Amino acid sequence: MTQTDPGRRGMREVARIAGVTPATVGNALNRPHLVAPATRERIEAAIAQVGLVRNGPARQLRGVPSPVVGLVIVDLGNPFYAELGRGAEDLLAEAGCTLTICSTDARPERQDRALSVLEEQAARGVIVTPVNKEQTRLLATVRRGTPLVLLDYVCDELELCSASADNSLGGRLAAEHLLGLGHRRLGYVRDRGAVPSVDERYEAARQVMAAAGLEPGRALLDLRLPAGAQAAAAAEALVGRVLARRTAPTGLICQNDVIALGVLRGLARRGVSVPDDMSVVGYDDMLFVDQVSPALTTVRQPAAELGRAAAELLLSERDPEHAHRRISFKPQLIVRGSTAPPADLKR
Amino acid sequence: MTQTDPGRRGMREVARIAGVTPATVGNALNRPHLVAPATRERIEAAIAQVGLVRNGPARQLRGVPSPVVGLVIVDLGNPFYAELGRGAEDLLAEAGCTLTICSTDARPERQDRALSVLEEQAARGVIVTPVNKEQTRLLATVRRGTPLVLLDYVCDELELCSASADNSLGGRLAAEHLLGLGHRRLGYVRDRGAVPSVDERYEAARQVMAAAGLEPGRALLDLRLPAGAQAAAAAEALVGRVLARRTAPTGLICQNDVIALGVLRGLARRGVSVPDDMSVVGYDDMLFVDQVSPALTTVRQPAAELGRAAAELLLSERDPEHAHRRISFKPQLIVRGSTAPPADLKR
DNA sequence: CTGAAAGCGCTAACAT
DNA sequence: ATGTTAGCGCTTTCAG
Repeated sequence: MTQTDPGRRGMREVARIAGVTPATVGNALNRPHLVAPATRERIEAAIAQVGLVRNGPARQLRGVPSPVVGLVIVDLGNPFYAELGRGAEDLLAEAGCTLTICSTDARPERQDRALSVLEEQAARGVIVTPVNKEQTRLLATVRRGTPLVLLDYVCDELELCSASADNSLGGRLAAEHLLGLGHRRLGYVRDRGAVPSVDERYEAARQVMAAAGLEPGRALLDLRLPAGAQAAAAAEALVGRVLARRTAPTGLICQNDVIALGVLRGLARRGVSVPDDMSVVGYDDMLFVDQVSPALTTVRQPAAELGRAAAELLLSERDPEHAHRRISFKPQLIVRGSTAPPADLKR
Repeated sequence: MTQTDPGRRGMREVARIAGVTPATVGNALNRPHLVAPATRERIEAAIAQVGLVRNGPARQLRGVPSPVVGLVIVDLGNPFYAELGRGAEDLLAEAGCTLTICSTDARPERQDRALSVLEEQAARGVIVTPVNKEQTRLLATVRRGTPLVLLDYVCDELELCSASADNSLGGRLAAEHLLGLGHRRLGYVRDRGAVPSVDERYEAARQVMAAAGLEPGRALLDLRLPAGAQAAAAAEALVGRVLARRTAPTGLICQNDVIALGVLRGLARRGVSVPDDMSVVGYDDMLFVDQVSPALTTVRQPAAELGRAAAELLLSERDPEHAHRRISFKPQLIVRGSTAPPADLKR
């Protein structure tokens, strides 16, 4: 590999070496059939010699679609999202695309910022877990021509592709499980924010309690984590306040496994035995939650599949005869050791 | 917000509405002091009305640096890397940059592909955990003008910035710990690949054994996971083969926590009690490994800090008086329940 | 089959 | 203080 002057490694330079014009190099690259075999060989040699790196921005300016796909999620640090991202990345890589990941921490400003940067980059599209039900910002992005796939949020009014696991069902599964075990006083532990998917789970759980003839306000405490804190640590701390109540719940349903593990830790630290004195249900079934002690009962969502599905939908948006689709997975209750009938029933 | 014709939302359109030329809009945006307050106001109004989205590719073509920073790692699905990515993302977001993540699975082709795409995107720089000690590809990237920060790999010959936690020390800590407990026959469980950081840990462990007067080839089995498999599942399966040996090791040191948890699972499935019949040491101290049963003894690396440090180094490359720096963290042995003296010593 | 030429949207001299 | 102008590197008609 010849050492070449850094700075002159474009098609122009290749053309000079091959003794043709840049236009012909462009043809050799983009429509090889238009170029005579002999010329093509010379050009290919020159390309190898120079170590040609095509200038993406210039190409995009000419209308070639950008390879970047945005993934706007709540928190890359949450293993569930990481695995989801990995699934998306795998599928995108096959299409020569790359994943730009933006964590919002459920903050609208951060979501807006991420969408703006992605739009300015002329991203090929974005996959978004919206921070709330506010649609104008998302629609603005779509209107301006950036394809958008919803992740974990389905909205009938929104004419968009979406990939999700049924959150209402998931919330119901968790609540019915504890209700079936005999629990009558539960708590729902979640972040301060209003991510739609979590709201749906909570609402579904509420409805389960109501349908069982319980007063949801009392039978399902809405336990909110302080804003802007590390979720797991905040959950661990929250446990203290929950236990201090005159009538503490006997079961806690958590927004996700990260929070559930924080809750488990908080309970362990305070000597509360799980599941004997408190049942805990997570959400996601992220990696290794079956190996903690006690093993976490949780609602499984297929992380990698969700990512792949979303990526596939996004890519299909380029298809001329694209019609918006909604891919929905069924979450699944995985019963493990962190749930059991409440103590008073066992006496 | 006025609905505007999609497709005409550039500076040209803003200029038309504000009654100026595109150049003035450019000035208002990039050098506001050059524009009369009144004009500026009109322009700002027009910008808001149109919902201006600047064309990134066009700007980059003119020399404005791209906001995209590449992070080339082994596997986004590994919570350690996910947390590291989150750290990098946080720091980059403050500088208006975005993170494009590429998983290599320790495969050279995938690393090369990722670097090529990132270079073509004219990325502002890349942070790379190299898949092996081969330097030519990395150097080619640097030579062509893309700043590169090494992650988790320090190489004296490479004149580059790097952020890492001392892998030799980490490997030593793990081996000395088990040696100190009385183990004399160990196994090192790692992927088939040759990621430099892991090699360093392994070599350091080997040296510890040798320094203790043991024959490294026998005292530290090199246990390789089959290529291309899910690490945790492969590790789980590997356990069977390890136990089948006529003289099985009494302790296993693992390349990372994901593998260690797979090993723990494999041991549990086969009724081998940890730490009584087998000690297990992980690496990374990823989220929640203190809550598995038994709690995992591991070598802690500060994931988020590593990511932040690497991102900071990358950003500093733009600085005209930039000098390459090497940031090194000290890994730390965290002793928990998965290690103990070997059974024969306890009798 | 190859070349000449236009222009994507923007920035930054330079001119007015 | 604003406008005019010349490209950045590439793709793509359209001529030859």
